[in-house]
Amino acid sequence: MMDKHYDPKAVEAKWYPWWEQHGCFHDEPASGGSPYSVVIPPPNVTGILHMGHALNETIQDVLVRWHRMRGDNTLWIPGTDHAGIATQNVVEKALRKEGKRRHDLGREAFIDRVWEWRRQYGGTIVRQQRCLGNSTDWQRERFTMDEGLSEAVAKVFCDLYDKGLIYRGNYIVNWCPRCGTALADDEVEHEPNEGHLWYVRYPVVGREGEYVTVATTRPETLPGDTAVAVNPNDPRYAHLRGCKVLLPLTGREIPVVFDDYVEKEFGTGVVKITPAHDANDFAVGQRHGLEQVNVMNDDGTMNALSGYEGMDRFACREAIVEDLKKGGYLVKIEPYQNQIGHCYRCHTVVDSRLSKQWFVRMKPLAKPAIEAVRSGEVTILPKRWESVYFNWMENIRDWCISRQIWWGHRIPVYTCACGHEWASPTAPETCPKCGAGKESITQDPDVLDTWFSSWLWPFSTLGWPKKTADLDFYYPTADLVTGADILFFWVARMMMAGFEFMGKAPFRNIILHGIVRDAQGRKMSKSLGNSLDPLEIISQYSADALRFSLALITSMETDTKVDMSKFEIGRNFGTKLWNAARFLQMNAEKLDGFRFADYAGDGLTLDPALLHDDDRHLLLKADHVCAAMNAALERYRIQEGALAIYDFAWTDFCDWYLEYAKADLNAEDAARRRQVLSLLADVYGKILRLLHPYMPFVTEEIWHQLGYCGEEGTIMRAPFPKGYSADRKAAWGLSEEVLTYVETKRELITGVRALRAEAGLQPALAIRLLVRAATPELETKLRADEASIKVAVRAETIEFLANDPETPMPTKLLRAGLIGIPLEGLIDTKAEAEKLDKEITKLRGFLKGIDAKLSNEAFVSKAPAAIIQNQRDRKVELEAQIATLEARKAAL
RNA sequence: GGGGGAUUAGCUCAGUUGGUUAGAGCGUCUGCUUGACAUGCAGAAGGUCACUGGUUCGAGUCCAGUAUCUCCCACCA
Repeated sequence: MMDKHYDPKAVEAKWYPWWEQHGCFHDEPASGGSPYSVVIPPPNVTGILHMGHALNETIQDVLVRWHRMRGDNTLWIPGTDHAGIATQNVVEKALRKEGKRRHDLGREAFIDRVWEWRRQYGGTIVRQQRCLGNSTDWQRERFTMDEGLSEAVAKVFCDLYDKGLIYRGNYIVNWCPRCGTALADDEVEHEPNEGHLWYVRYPVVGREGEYVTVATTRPETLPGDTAVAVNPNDPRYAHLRGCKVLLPLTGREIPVVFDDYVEKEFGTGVVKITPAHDANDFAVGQRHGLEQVNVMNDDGTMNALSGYEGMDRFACREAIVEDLKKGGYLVKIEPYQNQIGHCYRCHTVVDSRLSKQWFVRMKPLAKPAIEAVRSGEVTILPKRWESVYFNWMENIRDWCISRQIWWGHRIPVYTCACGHEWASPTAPETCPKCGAGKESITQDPDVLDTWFSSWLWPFSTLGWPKKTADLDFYYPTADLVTGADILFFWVARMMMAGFEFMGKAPFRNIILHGIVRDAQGRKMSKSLGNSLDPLEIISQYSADALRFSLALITSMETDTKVDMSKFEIGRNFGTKLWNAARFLQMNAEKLDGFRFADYAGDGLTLDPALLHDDDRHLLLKADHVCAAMNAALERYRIQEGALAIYDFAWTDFCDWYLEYAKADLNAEDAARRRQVLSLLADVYGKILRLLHPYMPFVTEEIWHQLGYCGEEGTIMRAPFPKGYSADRKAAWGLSEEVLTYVETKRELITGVRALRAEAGLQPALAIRLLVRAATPELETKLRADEASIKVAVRAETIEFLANDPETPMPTKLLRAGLIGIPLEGLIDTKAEAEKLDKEITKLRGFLKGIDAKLSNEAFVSKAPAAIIQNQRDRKVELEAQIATLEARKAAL
């Protein structure tokens, strides 16, 4: 017998290892079925599970489990990303506790240390992912620094290098002084900053008493100025052509240059030009052949050229402002809001600085990736992201891929003492040009951006550059599910890599979902302390609850706001299912030889002679929900699917049908009993299978507990329900009329219950129910259903009357007709009359609206016939209802 | 500066190609320890679908504008 209470902790701890050990997550190219493959967005190896993962992986697992149950040959590849800067930061932090820095260890020892860290702690997130229930194929788990993936990285680099798509150059890059490395443009986060504009006078050389005033937000870069610039069409400064100005504090003379880049309206119309510390200034410098003076060190302190050597850049800013003031150069200070860039890893303010780095030429790579989305070969959902994608791709800039850190794929470029430089996937023994040996060859010290390995993920994980059976069978992958926040970092680059190296798009569909926010709609972050921990939710509510609740509240179009109480939805639903299962089990035990295993597939047989309309209604709704789930998932409408099964299982199955079935399950008629139970077993089995992608644990547990499968079976590989065949639906008499009738009947039951509640009748009190059915046909049907109605509304008798009841009593007008409950003694005629008046007024309002439409010639001539007929029918119905109510009122 | 999104019940959100009386969960109120389930059951209250205009026989749904809130991109020092 099933336990009274469901214990998700024990159940989840049991099934996950069982699935893994039984190879339930594993298919082979030869396993049969058409391929359905997905790669997980690899979390950082330093990461811990957060709500973003929970949402992202729930969506994927729903899709993956659904496809697997549909018989597809399914592969979901898990793995982690070596996360260069993040991981190096973690290990450096640990080292600092020992009072050491990475340079104290040296490169090799440090890298060993990182690997050691990875062995010890790098498994955290993949262990946590298992708690979610992800059906990822752990036999194929990958890490971006694995041998195979590293080989892919080296090959890709060399190919691009040899094609001339990788180049090295001196450009302005984003420099994080804390991490000591260059960052790509999209690794910089811009945030509004309450800063200042300092207005500084630069004396014009050779014109005593004449100045130009520049406005700057970064006075500390002043020692690096090599010009001031004005707009060529600015009459205020036209006379300065050919002039020089004196750079304050330094005594250096720098030219005035004329460049369109300068906005006349901004500040004073004069800009200081610091080509080594600003991208725009760099460009201006290029155009005018200006000197580039870098005034800072790698760690954000000032260097010897600045004249403030060793001073921190922000301290230097103050010092320079102070010195400018003293020297009489400072004109004024204005508060000024601008955007300043921060390192996405450590949030340090980044410096723009001149630096020699490796870049990938992106324009040629972008072309096929743009074309594929434009042609529909690859679709992006929601569709609106397409324009964002195009916009970025069409204005793509070269990708700075070198990082001045140690943890990562070392750049495979070698230089010989002879001056020859080349790229090689393996460490060369000799120089291909002069033949010199290893001792003359040096490798580039930098490593590659982490994304330079993750952009290969969809095929490197399948074995590329080796030609493997996996690669052949599972590439291209089917769906890529990720947050829109890494559309550029990752998705767009994977598209480019897919075309460049595989000649094919890496996936057919890109599914972008929103991010998880807190109850106030704020991003979850460590600093705000508003993060919810998925593991805490799992421990409190279960993984199924986490998954189902997320699925139910997440729309693909928008971000998702969550708080702990949201997970009660999933927990309660799990409990509901559990209790329904207990009910079925209790009843099955009373029937000899009843086996749920007979209902694990689509083999239900029924004797139509024993079927009731409520049975047919349930079967119809079950059929609908099967179709709805498949349709929803085909369109990636995860939420819609969750809602459909939730509503069906709870409302149709439990609230209505189980209650209805109780009478028959306790009745004498053994054949009927058996049929009702088989129907319940069939539909409940469908519910479990439909729900399994969302709630894998509880569905598997019940599947076994009820005995839908043997000990070695699993719901994971049970067929996903498609609904009943047309033949059977016809044989069982499933029709829209049945649907309408049962709904009418239910409205009647609800109506009676409402009447009872309004009249304040004790629940235990059995009533006399009067029904004047809307049509004779309906009356016949209701008479046949009398027993079940009596139970549902606790009526002792039901009297079907041809005429309106004359006695004053609470009544209600429904689709089914007029109902009333005669009460001994008191009836508040005044309240009853008011209720009737209110109802009549409401109906007249509707009638007026319909009359207006029907007398509108435009409506009658232009609206479709069905709509018009509908309105006519409705009018007749309304008129009859109003007449009935008025008769009631008169009788009071 | 450019682009996107949101605005529907007290709260969080559904609402497919325009078509009867706009739905759900939570919360609120009322009554129920009824033989699966109080993590529950039955019932109720609660909405001028942000605003203005337009298209249409008909608009929560399509179009334009306004307001508020958001996100992304961007080199005005």
